[in-house]
Amino acid sequence: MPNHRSGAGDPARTLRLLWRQPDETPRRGPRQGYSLDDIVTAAIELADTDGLDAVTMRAVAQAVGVAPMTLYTYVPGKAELLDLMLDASYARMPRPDRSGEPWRARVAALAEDNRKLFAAHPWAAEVGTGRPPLGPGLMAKYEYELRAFDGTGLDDVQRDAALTYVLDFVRAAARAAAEARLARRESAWSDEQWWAANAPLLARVLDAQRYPTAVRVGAAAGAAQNAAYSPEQAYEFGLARVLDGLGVLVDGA
Amino acid sequence: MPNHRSGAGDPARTLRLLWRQPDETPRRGPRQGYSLDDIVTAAIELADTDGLDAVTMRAVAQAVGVAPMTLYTYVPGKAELLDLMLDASYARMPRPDRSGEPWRARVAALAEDNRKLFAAHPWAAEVGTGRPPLGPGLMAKYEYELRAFDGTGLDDVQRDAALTYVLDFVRAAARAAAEARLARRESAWSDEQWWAANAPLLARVLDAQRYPTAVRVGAAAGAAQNAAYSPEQAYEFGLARVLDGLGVLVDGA
DNA sequence: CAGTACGTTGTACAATGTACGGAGTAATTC
DNA sequence: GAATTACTCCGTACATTGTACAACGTACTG
Repeated sequence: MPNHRSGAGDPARTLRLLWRQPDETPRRGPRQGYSLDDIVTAAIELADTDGLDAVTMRAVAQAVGVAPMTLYTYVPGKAELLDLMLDASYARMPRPDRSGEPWRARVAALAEDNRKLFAAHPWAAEVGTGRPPLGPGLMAKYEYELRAFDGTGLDDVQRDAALTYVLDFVRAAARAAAEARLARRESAWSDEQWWAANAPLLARVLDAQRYPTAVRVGAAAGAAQNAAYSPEQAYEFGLARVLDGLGVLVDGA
Repeated sequence: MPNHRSGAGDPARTLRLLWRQPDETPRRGPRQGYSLDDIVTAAIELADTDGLDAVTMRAVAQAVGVAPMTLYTYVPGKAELLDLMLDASYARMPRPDRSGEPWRARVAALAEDNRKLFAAHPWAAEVGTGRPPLGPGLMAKYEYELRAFDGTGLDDVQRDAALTYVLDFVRAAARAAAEARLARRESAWSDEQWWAANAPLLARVLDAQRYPTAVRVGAAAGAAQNAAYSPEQAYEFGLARVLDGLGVLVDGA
């Protein structure tokens, strides 16, 4: 399991699972003791509480209450399970009617909805979606989010590109936040310990002659963020820029 | 090795390695047969040609010509090796003088430089940098790239945020491109096969009554990109938006 | 009742990072 | 010079992962 990706395996089988289309041939043998949703729900709970790395086939199986290999009668493999987890999370997102608001507010809300998704399910930002799971959750999400650009005058191609742009931004911000969190948790060195251990060498090596701008700006940014990097502030700054950039496209330069 | 991250281990030791500061106590025993740069270079070559997943300690050791465990006398662990690879790649980036050009051209060039970095070293976009490798390469890069915002009137905090914004965008685009490439390579299903296998079910399930906008926009976008997703076009669209968004900040609304 | 396809599971394997300890070597110390 | 020490190099071993395979039991079909 080199990386966490999605969309391997027989695509038709995956699609049938996503849309919960059972095989039409009558099933012989014993009934399955659990449902696909049981598996997916257990996996999502595991990922929410302990992170994506905790989602091993053995752990999911134990959470459900079956032997590891039993999972393979519900799901072709781990990649498909990730697809199903992602699509289920998409399906559960709230989709209030915002047709009365101006487009800028709608797009900001779109970003916020996705930020909340990644806040509730940090693992969702990590799953690579080279080929996204074309399930009912993603379709409902796509349909809903495209509407945020109603009334902007963008054509269909621009509309898709604009949505992709916003979503990619939020996802990148969520990834950065997750990485920062992970670094803190896993390293066994707190930020203070880290700086205390590094300060002597850094002081010797980062002379302001050689890196004048970097030292000055880095100090100012570090002071403003109370850390070397603040995911929240990066998100806020970035979102304002994203909206401004789309504004130029929409309102004309 | 759950994920590819960087910055674990004793930070002071890592920093000494990054800046090539040898232990000051005189070394006893046999001299090392290779240099740290030999290890790092071999690892980078491996990653460039076969991807980050091919960078196993065993494979790097074989490329260098030593036993796997020998690497641990050069490097504390794999995480530190990734840090060193990343910093070395940063150090090798070109940094031409662009002080004569307007800021927009300089920022566009900055993005392009990073796009080329990720084109040459796709693995660099995958390495998580929760705590970035504070080595000479990153410092030189940071110093140089901050200069792209000279003359914009941004204060130091804004300048750092703007640079982070641009770099995160390029990195996200590179990741998306890498994911798309990986999906194609690993899945053993070509895009045509994938669509052929999925088309029947998709046609049944994606009715235009339920997903009117999605079906229409998806079709238009797919036709315009000759695929469900085009990393290049997403990059071009996004970069224009990034520059416009920064333009609003710089020139005032 | 016989046959067949399916659910469940124990065992097993390959790949990974790296801990551990042994063997050899060179600098330091007596 | 001899003993000690610290270091390089490396063979072995272990835990963890996804999942292939085959055995065994079960419920539906004929």
